[in-house]
Amino acid sequence: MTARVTIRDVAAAAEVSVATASRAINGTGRMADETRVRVREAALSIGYRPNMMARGLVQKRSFTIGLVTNDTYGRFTLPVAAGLSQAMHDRGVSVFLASTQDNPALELRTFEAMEEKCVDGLVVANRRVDRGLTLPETVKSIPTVYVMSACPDGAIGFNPDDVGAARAATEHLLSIGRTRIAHITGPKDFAAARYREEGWRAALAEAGLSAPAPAIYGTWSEAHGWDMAQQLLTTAAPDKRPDAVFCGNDQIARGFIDGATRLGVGIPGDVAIVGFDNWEIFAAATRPPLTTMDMGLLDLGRSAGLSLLDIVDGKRVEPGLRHQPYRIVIRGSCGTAKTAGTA
Amino acid sequence: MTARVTIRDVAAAAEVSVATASRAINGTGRMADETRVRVREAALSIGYRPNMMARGLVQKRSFTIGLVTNDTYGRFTLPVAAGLSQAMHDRGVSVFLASTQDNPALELRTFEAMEEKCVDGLVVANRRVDRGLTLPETVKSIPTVYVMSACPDGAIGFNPDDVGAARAATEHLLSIGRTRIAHITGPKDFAAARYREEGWRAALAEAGLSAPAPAIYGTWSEAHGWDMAQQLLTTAAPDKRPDAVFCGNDQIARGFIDGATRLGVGIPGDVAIVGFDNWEIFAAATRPPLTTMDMGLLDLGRSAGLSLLDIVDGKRVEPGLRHQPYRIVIRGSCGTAKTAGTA
DNA sequence: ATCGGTTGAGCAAACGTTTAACCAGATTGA
DNA sequence: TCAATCTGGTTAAACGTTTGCTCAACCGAT
Repeated sequence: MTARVTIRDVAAAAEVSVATASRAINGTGRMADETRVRVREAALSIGYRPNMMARGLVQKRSFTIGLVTNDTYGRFTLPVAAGLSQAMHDRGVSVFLASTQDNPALELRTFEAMEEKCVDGLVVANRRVDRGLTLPETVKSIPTVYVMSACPDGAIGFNPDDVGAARAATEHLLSIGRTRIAHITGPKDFAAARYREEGWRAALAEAGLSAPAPAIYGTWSEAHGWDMAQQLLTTAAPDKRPDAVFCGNDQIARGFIDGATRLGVGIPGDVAIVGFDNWEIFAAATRPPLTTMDMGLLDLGRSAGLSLLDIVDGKRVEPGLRHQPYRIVIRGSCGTAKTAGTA
Repeated sequence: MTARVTIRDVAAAAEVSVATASRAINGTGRMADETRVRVREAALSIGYRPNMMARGLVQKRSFTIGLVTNDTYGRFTLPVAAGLSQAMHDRGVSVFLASTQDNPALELRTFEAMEEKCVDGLVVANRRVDRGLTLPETVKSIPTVYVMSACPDGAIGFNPDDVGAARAATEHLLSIGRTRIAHITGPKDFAAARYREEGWRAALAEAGLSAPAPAIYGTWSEAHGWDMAQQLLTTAAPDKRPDAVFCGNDQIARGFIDGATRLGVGIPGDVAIVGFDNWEIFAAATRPPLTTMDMGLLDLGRSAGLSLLDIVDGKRVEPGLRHQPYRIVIRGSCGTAKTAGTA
């Protein structure tokens, strides 16, 4: 544990004052080129690394942001975090990770800790667009953006484009000639589920079709998909059965495919399937592989981070909710083998 | 963006010197009880929150650690990160998250950034126990622990107990009367796969049995499990076929179960299955639900963090590799409905 | 010769804490 | 009674930076 090398050491090695050393390293101030390179070489050769705490103290910037989520590092926060920390790293900013685990006391303490650590900004992420964490009054002054979360009035938020993606999914099914397109999805109290239904209906209406049946709400599980396969594919008269299903997530899609396969129904021959989420491990393992909607969560995290930095830098950022462009990922469950398109 | 309230403000409000204010708040030094409460109440009422950067500067502690991983926030790092940050939060320590994405340049820059941010310690996490990140010479002085990673000589590491868990899995199958226990697992160049084979062999040997066939290496995928179901359950003479399979991970197990079911083989009636990883979303969705080994990754992260703090505090911590206790999670794929046991 | 401007660099004051050293007054022990 | 000890606090230095201000030296133009 040898003593840390400070800017004093650099100054001594280069035979200049600390002020000059600081300016040389940061590229600020006026100074002879010769001096600048001499200082920089000295710094390099003695392995100088600036102490961000000291710098932060005087600059009132910590080059640090906090990601606080109440998704216990789940499937959604994950790609968001990856995109965020990637973009931040490129800008020399580090990311604190904190999960509040839906515990209000923990939540409060987390925000306080972030304030104490002097984060420059906060990304608040959730797993549902219709719920949100509320910042305690005391930390209201920290620049904040919201991701996959309810977005308070006047705040800045980044959410997936559920409506658009659902519409595109349905349009894809229409484009391959399907006309009786059912929709199986999660619980109705999820806004995401309602938005996806909206997109599905809009696409059908635009095509002059009506929904073959109301959207089928349930749980976000394979079991739900499986059960609905039994129901949709056995009860109605064969020519009334759907020839395509847009599923609210990939698990439901997988359950449906497994159930349909068990019943001897051909996928995509008899019924074409589009999923939602592009959860690779699921989508790639179904038989056939699942065509599904990718919500661009990685880019969502990235954009949120970049906007946050803009705010921190004092640039004006328009308040309001942004919707992330989605992407359809074509695999085998709709029969076509086109490559991916973008919205 | 109103000016931050500092300890000076607290001191002024309580009519004491900043030194006394500091001591009152931190509970150090001698002082009249009356004074202490007066200061604390003042701090509370004006919403004082200490500036950790300033504190860190003088104490040479940042109350911050770094988690650097080359698993892009995958399935393994995830629970480790959760356990770690949970334990750290309880101790008032924040966690920087950084992924190096198997990019050496990024890796170097990440370690440098950690040093600049003055982290008190580093948790280096990987997704394979046989590979590791190597710290650049320059940051060698930061206390470090390794998780799910190769562990350099003299360092401190925390890995799952692959051998023990595999043995326990096999013993469970033996305990329910199975004798022809096959093992389907991932690529042989994964140390984890080799350790699990070792545990499987050890359990069989202890029971006086021999393996019905060599361990079947392949990929960590459902497809591999599916394919091996076709192979194991159709080729050999029926009474030579396995009556149980210990799978190297839950995906393989799921693929096997699906494949076996397709062939009309009963699970667990004809063949009992134990998986590995306890990846809930998979294990709970198979039919029947999967009995599997939980490697205790959450606790792994927690223990690693606590040990790291011990080192930071100057306590002596024995170098070497620790193995995390595992846990068998009983679901339906072995037929019994006992509750979980611990090793 | 003197003056205004530029160039290159140093001095010292911050930033918000902690903490070693010090000190006045009260209490104690012999 | 007097020195020693304890009590409850204060003063000031330090941590490693950045940065506003000052200043000497030099230059070309009056």
